[in-house]
Order: sequence, then structure tokens, then C-alpha cells
Amino acid sequence: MEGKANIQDVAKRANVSIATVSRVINNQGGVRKQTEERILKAIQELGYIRNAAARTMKSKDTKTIGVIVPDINNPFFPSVMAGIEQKAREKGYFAILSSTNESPVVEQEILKNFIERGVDGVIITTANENGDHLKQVLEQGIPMVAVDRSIQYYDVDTVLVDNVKGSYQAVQHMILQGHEKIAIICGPQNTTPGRERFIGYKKALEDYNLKLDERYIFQGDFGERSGYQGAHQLYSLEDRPTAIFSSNNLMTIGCVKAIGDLDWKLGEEISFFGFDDVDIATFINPKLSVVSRPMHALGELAFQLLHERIQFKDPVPKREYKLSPELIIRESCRLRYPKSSPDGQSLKK
Amino acid sequence: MEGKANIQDVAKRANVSIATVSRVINNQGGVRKQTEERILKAIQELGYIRNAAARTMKSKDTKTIGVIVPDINNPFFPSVMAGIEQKAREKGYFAILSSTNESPVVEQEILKNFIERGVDGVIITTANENGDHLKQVLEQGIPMVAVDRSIQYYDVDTVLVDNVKGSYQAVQHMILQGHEKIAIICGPQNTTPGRERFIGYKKALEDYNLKLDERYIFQGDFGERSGYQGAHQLYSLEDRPTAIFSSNNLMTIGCVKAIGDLDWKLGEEISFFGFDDVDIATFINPKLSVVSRPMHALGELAFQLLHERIQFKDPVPKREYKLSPELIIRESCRLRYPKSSPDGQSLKK
DNA sequence: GTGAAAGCGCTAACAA
DNA sequence: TTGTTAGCGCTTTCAC
Repeated sequence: MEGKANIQDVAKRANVSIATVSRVINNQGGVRKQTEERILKAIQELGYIRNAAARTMKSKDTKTIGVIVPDINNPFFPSVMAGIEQKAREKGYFAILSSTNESPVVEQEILKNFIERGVDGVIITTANENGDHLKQVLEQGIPMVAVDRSIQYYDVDTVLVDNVKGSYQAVQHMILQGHEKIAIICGPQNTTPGRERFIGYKKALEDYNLKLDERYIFQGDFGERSGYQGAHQLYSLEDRPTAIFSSNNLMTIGCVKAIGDLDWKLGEEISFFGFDDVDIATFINPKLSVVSRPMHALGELAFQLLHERIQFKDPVPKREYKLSPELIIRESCRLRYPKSSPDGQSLKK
Repeated sequence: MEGKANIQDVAKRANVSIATVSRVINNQGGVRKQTEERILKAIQELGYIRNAAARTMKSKDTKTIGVIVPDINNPFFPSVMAGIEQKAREKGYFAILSSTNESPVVEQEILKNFIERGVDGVIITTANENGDHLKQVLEQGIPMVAVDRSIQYYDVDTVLVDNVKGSYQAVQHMILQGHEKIAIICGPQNTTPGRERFIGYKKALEDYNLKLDERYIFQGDFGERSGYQGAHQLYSLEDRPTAIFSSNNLMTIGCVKAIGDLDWKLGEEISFFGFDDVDIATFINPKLSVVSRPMHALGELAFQLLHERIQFKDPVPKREYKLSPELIIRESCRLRYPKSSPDGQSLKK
């Protein structure tokens, strides 16, 4: 009853050998009904729970996958995690989550711990895209899939959101509303999302013959604070932008906060578009227009790819998926009058 | 290089016995510098990572704790988790997280999995407070601490927020502002927070000689949807309340959404106080007054208690901590004129 | 149907 | 300082 019973104890109590107990535990059949019941009863009475460590030592798999995210406080990740977990549970897998706080060092530790524990696979949004520290995982032959941020030096299945498209469309929308002075609050340029969202921005400007203006580019770090600072800096410009595109949820929050504090009239003096939907989006007036990512689907797909790798160890070539984000047009981005080129000259595509 | 090397391989390559390798791996000293270096090199070259399963089979501890939360999408939990992780890392522990989706069945599965993996302890916010399913953990002698929701039938260290005090003070604040028709959107009464926040509400009314009015009590389920419905129901009353107290963050969001949709003038026609701070609190106009919980501290304390249990297996009696919440007065709760009892009669304490 | 026995990779006691 | 060896609890042949 107390302490831990092992397979031996169960065997003894049921008057069988441990082999038979093992068969029952693993539903392998080939055990007389009567015997099975006796064993089940013994297990019940002893409160026996099998020791995963011992089990793992023989049959390789653990039916457990490790998930690593950079910042558990960013609501994006719990949503992705929910998608992963759901699919995992369906397939009889178990997901354990750990957060790195954007620290490559911590990430490496977690990774090592996961390997030690013998996870069957790992899903990761890395804090260090060059991927050196991931070598250990691949070398152990453990399948891995990258989510939201790709990995440079290794071929790993990847599930991304089409960041370029998302930001392109957002910026395009602002341009079509007549905006020409469109600022961007960038994410870190050493991350895929940061880079790509900036690319979409540039591409849109280019396609519509708007020139890139250094003053309108603010380098943020995906944190709320930097969004706040960004808006302030933009406001301090002599020639202020008429629209701002923010590259992620947290910066959007900071940015909107600043706009409020500055008494900069949102939707009138300053239009706004954010990447990622946020709770506050529909609470402020005007409501925020945003690019929304299919987070749950992202997680589901990630697990599915991982699961395939786990099942069929054959080295299929690397796969990369790009899920399309969705534009949610609300109210924060308004028509700009007067257009500076009413003849549409600068707007030809 | 490829596949997994084991301690044997390392020993062979370094021309020593596995015992010596083990000594090096575990920093036990007593190995000649030269030998150690040879071994380290071999480990390096082979990309050896020790097998936790095998290790666990001998020396009991895994330096891993399991954390179980009911809803990873509720921002409260990631914050608590951050506190746990920080302290855990300091002490050389590793935290793995799993979410139950408020399902006792899933919770039981996770628990079992954690036990199988030999976690050194578990921190849990249970989906089923009667605690039957926790028996297995306690029987295995695995330390456990409950966070935010206590456990009925077993003596487990518990870290709570003083919910009664928090809601009492919030409601008291509204009363002192002159409100008498104060509604509450309750959480589930089979959870500690749900029950206690309701108790604080009742206590405040009682202390100030305000009678409990059934019409002003709405039973929610801590979900956004129910907050929304609650506000609607309250609004539909002939004799509407002049103030609402919402029992948690998600219901606050739903509630505020409804108030907006109903064009019920927040801070004027209807005052508001919520339990738990939310992102949107400072974005809406007027800003939301809330009861704020020390989430990070909650997590830190939980780990600390658990750690003590892990280290000193002696059965110290159950400990229960109640951390005080903090009232954040912003703008959503306004003075009510005219008070119905200007002589202060009904306001004597 | 059931049991005996050989490891899985590691730690730790005991020898040398 | 280093090596030998006995398990830890389990799965899995191979006999019976």
C-alpha cells in the first residue's frame, strides 16, 4: 500500500511470474482470463504503477514529446501548445513543456534534459536560430520539428506562418487606404518572424512605389516596452507617420498604450495595424485591425509532422509548411485624406 | 557520432572502466586529471549524453518536478509557472508542465505519467478538489503542493491567495463609494477561488448591513462566455445593479465586452471591480479597478515548500499559506450619488 | 499459458 | 586512483 510496489511484488501476490504480469500490463494477450484477473486485482491492491525508467531501458519509446517555447507568457505559445496537446493526446502521446525565457543557454539545458529522459521527439521554437545547440538532438536521431522560427544549419521539418504575406497584406491595406508615411515597429532581425515581417513591409512599399524611410523604422525586441518606446519615438518625429505597423502582439500593446498616453488620436491622426490578435484589440476604441495567426492549427500540424517522423524513421527530406495568416480588418486603420497623390500616380502597382 | 553512445563506449574509447567514467560524469572526484581529460574528450567525440532512465533506476531522484495546471490559456498560470521555474532552476531542478483543460480524467493520466517518470515532486492546481485521484501520488510518497486551489481529503501543503480578503476589500470599496446594489458574477462553487470570492462578497455586504439579493448573483464558470452572459442577465433586470464584481479575469473580459455591447455606461451607470488584473484593464475607458494576485510569488513559494519536502522527507505537518492580494484602484468604480441613506445609517460597520 | 533468464545503461560498494 | 560487480525494474526471447 505504501511506498512503491514493483512488478515483483505484484507477481508474488498473484502467484505468477513477472513475465506474466508484464504481459498483462502491456495488454499483450496470451494470458488466461482467470490469471489476468488475479493479476489485475493484485495491481489494484498494491497501487502498483509501472516504472517508466525501467521500461524505457528496454523498449525504446516513451510516448512522450518535449515542447520548448521561448516565452510562456506570450499568449501565442499556450495556444500553439493547446493544438499540440490535443493532437498528441489523440495519438496516445504525452507532451511536456518547458520555457527558455529566450535564453539559448537554458534552451540547451532543457534540450539535454529532454534527451536524457528519452523523449520520442521535440517540437521547438528556438531562441537561437543558427541551431548549433540542436546538433545534439539530431545526432541522437531524435525527430524534431521547428515551429514559428526556422533553423539555419540543419534540415528540420518546419511549420511557419507566412509572415511576409501577412505583413505585406497589412501594409498593402494601409496603402490602399491612402497612407504613404507608414512606420514599422520591427522585431529582432535575427529571428525569422522579425525578419520576414519586415520584408513584407518593404515589399509592399516597393510594389506601390513608396520609398523606404529610415525614420519610420523602429527596431524593437518583441517586448511590450519596445513597442511603447517605438510609438514615442515615432511621435517625436517632426514629420510624423500617419500609420504604424507593429510586428507582434506585445509590441502592439506597448504601442497602443503609448498612443493613448501621447493623446495621439488613434484611427484619425494615426492609423494602426498589428501582427497577431490581442485581447485588447476589441476593447479599445477604435478596435484594432490585426493579422491573425492560426495558432491552434500550427500546433496540430507540428505534432502531425513529428508523429510521422517518429513512426517512419526513414529519412524523408525536410518539409516546410507555411500557413496563411488572416487579415482582421476592424477600425484602427482609416482612410487618409487628402491623399498626397490624388491622381493615383504613386499608387499604381 | 551517430545514434546513441553509452557509458561503455566512452569507457572503451578512453581506455578506462565504466566506473571511472561514471565518476567523471557525476563530478565525484577521485580521478586523475589526465584520465578525466581523456574521458571528457571521449564524451565530447562520441556526443555522449547519459541515459536518465538508467540513472533513475539506481539513484532515486530525477531533479525534475511536474507542474499541472487546469488551463494553460489562462494567463494566471504561465505567470505562476514563471515563478516556479525561476526558483526551480536556482536549485538545480527542472520543471515540466502539463495542462488538464479542467478535466479530472486528463489530470489523472498526467499524474500517472508523472509518477511513472519518477518526478521528485508535483505542484498542482487541481481540476477536482476532492482529491480522490491524488491518492496515488501520496501513496507513492511523492511530495506535492497545491496552488490556488486546495485539496479536500488529503493533507497537502497549500499556497493560496487570500480570496476572501480580496473580494471583501473590493466589495467594501464599492460600498464605501455609496453602492448598495452590488452584483457578483461568481465562479464555480466547487472550486476554492469560486467559493471564497463569493464568501468575501457576502461578508462585506453583511458587515455593512446590505442584504444579499438573489437577483444580483450570477453563477459563472470562470470562462469568458459566462461573464458575457452574466452582464447581459444583470442588465435585463428591472432593477439593475449599480456595481458589478467579477470573480476572475476571463469573466471580467466577457463582462466588459457585454457592458460595451449593451452601451451600459461603465463607471457611470455601472461601476465595476474585477478579480485579477487583465491586459485590457488599462486600455478601456474608464480603466478597470481590480484585485491583483501575486502570481510570481505564488509560484516561488510553491516551489520552496515542495523543495523542503523533497529534501527532508520527515513528515512535517501540512502547511498552508495565504498570500494577500492587492487592490488596484483605477477608474471603473465611481462614487454613487445620491446615496440612498445619506445619513450613513446603512453604512455603519 | 506460463516461467526462467538475459540484458537495457547506469551507480555504488567493495577490491585491488 | 581505478576496476569488478551486483543490482535497479522491466521487456522479451526461448523453453516447458
